[in-house]
Amino acid sequence: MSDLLERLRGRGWRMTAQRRVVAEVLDGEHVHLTADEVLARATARLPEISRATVYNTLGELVTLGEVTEVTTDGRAKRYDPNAHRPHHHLVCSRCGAIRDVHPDGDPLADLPASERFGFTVSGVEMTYRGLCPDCS
Amino acid sequence: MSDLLERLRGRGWRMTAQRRVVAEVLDGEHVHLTADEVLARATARLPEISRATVYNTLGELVTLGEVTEVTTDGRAKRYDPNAHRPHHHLVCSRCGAIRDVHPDGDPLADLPASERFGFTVSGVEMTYRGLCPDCS
DNA sequence: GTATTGACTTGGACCTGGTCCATCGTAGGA
DNA sequence: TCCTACGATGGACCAGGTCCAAGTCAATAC
Repeated sequence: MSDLLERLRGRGWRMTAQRRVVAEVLDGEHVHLTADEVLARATARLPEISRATVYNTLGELVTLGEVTEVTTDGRAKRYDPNAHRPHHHLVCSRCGAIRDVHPDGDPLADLPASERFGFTVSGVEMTYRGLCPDCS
Repeated sequence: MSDLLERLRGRGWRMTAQRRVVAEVLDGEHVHLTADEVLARATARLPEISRATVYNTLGELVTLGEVTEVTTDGRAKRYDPNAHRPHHHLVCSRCGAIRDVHPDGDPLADLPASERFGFTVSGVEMTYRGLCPDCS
């Protein structure tokens, strides 16, 4: 994720300890943390970081397209740093575990014009539901 | 939706004025109301109905499989009475308008075993995003 | 190296959506 | 018509998130 820090700097982002820590916490594959989890992990590294800053920073990362928001349960939003590789999600209905998945085909092409109702369709999110190995 | 009332009675549901009003408010196609909107419309017909009752009743309808919960924006859940005809949703990114849509193909079949990570996959939700005619 | 300044951070108040619970009311069976 | 268990009520409470005035500091200019 150090290339993320580079990209952000290149965009004129003012680099602060808080922002660096939030970006570092989001590093990795299959990371889908809630804002509170990000706060907890960030606090472990930088105890005086505030909740508002975590929310601000996450919001900026989303606006910049570096991170996507995922809502799988109507409760806390989750933040997915894997924004440059399009993918969908597979969620365990029991324990909430989340995996990134890459289905075959192009779901956008599967929506015929007659089902678009004049909308300009730009994207699609798919959430597969099921039971993970531990829960089934 | 009077057949809904019949089905509920058949399942031993105790019929009260409040439950009847909530069920009636959810009648129709392309209805995607938030709990607060349901409460507002129910209050118009039955002024003394309480918020807790609306939440309770919506929860029961969901449990019974008569209504599905839809979360399109991480804010308020929406309640979709069109639960017996499987479908997905098309959402305007600007104004939040929602349409039911029926894409071609079978998205479940598009998730190969190698992308299932041992999950027992049982369903999928698709949310198409775009701009509605009024907003584009 | 220092001064400057506007962007960033802070903590606490506040908001929205939702849940819980003790108490009261009533649908529907006997 | 009476009884009673199930349902309704409203107000407290909770989680997740946003807002704001005041203080802090990264980056630029010198």
